[in-house]
Amino acid sequence: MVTIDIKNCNLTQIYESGQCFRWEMLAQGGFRIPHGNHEVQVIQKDHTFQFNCSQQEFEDIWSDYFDLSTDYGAIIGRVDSKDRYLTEAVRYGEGLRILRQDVWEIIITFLLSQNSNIPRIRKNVRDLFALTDGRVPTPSQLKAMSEEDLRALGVGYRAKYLIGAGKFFSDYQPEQLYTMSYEQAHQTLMKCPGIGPKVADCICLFGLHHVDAFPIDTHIRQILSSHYPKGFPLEQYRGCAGILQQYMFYYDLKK
DNA sequence: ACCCAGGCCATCT
DNA sequence: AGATGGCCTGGG
Repeated sequence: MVTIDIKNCNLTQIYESGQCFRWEMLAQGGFRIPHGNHEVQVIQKDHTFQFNCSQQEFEDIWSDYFDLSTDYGAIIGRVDSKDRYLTEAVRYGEGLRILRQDVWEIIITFLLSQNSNIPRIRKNVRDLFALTDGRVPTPSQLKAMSEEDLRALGVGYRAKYLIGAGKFFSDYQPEQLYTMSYEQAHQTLMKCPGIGPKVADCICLFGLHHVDAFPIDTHIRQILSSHYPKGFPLEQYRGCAGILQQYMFYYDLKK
């Protein structure tokens, strides 16, 4: 068991924020948190967290997963106080963090996310992973699945994208993406069936931690048109724009 | 009933 | 290059 204080970390906010779809809320407000084929249970009381794992595992895996080396308070502090909307958004979601998730897991889950909603994505991911005994299906396992079997899970037309991604990443190791720049990774991801500009940006932000990736979905598009008609000031927020996007997305989602 | 949800792709002009 | 419609499914 590891007990630790963490600032700017609210498990419920992260759970709701639509960046991870395999977390499960437990009784007493704890969470079961899968990451690749690892898993931990965490309980939060204010700023104090209990991880039911060894100190060694915490340092090897979970400290990095929760991006504990990044000061989110400093990012919030960068927000222009004259920007009322953004100031309110970061205040509202002050417990959000961008998790450092496994890129292949993120590819699968964000392929399923398109034209969908959070409860349905969770169900699709759970049902898909159940086919491989709760583990993350490997590219070759996905490649070998039939479109019919996948459609039976209710993933609809995304079934062929999953198979296509399995094929694509059987030849092309997902881990290679970690060595690339944001632009390179985005360009490469777009070559995979079912990955367009928006999903590629989500994978860059949530799977590769390229914090300048700025995914524009229907919510963000709406926010930009009403609050930033001239576009979001990406240059001003270089190095954290994607993180600010997450605060705006969450604020809009909960309103 | 109808529309939309964290879009992508094929098929046009 | 840019615009349009189709696509699976579930919930409001």
